[in-house]
Amino acid sequence: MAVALDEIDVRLLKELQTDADRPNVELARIVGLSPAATLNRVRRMKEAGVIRHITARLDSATAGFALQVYLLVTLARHDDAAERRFAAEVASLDHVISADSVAGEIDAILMLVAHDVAELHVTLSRLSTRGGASRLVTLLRLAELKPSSPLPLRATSVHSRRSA
Amino acid sequence: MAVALDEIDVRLLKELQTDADRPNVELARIVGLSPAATLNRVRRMKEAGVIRHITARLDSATAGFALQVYLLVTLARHDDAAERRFAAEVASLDHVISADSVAGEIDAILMLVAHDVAELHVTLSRLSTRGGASRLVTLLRLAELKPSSPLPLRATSVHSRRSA
DNA sequence: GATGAAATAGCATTTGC
DNA sequence: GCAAATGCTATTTCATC
Repeated sequence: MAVALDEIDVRLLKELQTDADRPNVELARIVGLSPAATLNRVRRMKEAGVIRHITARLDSATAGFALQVYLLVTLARHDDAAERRFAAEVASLDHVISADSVAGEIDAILMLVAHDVAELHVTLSRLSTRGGASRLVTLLRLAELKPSSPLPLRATSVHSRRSA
Repeated sequence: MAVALDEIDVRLLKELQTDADRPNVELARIVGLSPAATLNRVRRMKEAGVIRHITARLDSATAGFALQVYLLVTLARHDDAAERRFAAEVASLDHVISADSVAGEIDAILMLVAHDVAELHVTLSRLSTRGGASRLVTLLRLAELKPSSPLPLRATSVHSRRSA
C-alpha cells in the first residue's frame, strides 16, 4: 500500500503540502529539476494516490461558522447494519465536515461546523435519533494549537540497503 | 470577523474546496464569469482570509504511515505557563500534524501519524513528560467514514433585506 | 526509466473600457 | 465585470544519459 519515495519526491510533497498555489516552474527550481521532470513526478504521485487531491483550505470562522466542534461518538449497537446506518447519516449531514471511525474509548470522531447553537442542535439530534449514537461528547474548538502540518515524510532508502 | 459572500463566491469556494487543481478558465466557465473577474474574486477571498491556503492533501497510509491516531489530552495544570509549554511541545513534534485546544471533557485534541508503534510511543512520552499532559486517550483511526468535505456555505443575503 | 531542451498550445494577468 | 492583448506557463515531443 505504501509507495517508494526518493529525496526529491519528499521535498516536492513537503512543498505541495505547505503551498500548492504556485507555478510548476517554481517547484522545479526548488528541487533542482527541469519543469518537465517535476511535472512528471507530481503526476505520478497523483496517480499513485500519495497525493489525494489539491484543495483550498478555508478559515471556518471567517467563512461565517462561529462554532466548530469535535464530536466523540459512541454507537448504541455495533452490528454492520447499525454502522452502515450511522455512516449514511453522517454522509447526509452537511454540517459534518469529516468523520473517522476509531478504536479506543469511543467509536467515531466527527468534526462539525455551525453558524449558531440551534444549527448545531439539529445535527446533534439527527446523529442521536437516525444515526443511532448512544453517547455524544461535544468538544468546542477554542483555538488552533498547531495548524494542519505537512506529514513528517522520509525518503524510502533503497540505496542504503547496499551497506546493510 | 465573518466576510460577506454572494452566490458566486460560494460556488467558487465549493469548487475550490473540492478540487483546486484546475485552471482558472475552467472555474470561470463553471460560475459563468470572465477569467479576469474569476481571478479577482479568488484573489480577494485569499486576501480576506476566507481562503487560508491551497495545499496538497496526501494519503497518510500510502505515504507510509501505518498508524494514524487521535489523541485526547488532559493537562495536569491550566495556568498560562503550562499551556504555553504544551503548545511549544506540540509545535516541536513532527508527528503531531494538527492540534486544537477545546472546551469540554478534555483540554486538547491532536492528530498524529507514525510509521510504527515505537515511533508513536516516543511522541506520546514527550507529550506526557515535557508537554505536561496528565491523561492521554489514544484513538486509533480505523477508517474514513466521511472524507474532508466542503463547508456548507451560505451566501450572505444582502439583497433579501429589501423585502424584509 | 527518467531527465533535459525545445516547441506548441494554453493560461494567467494586465489594461482599457 | 468584460474583452483584448501580452508575457509566461503547462504540457508534449524527442533525443539523451
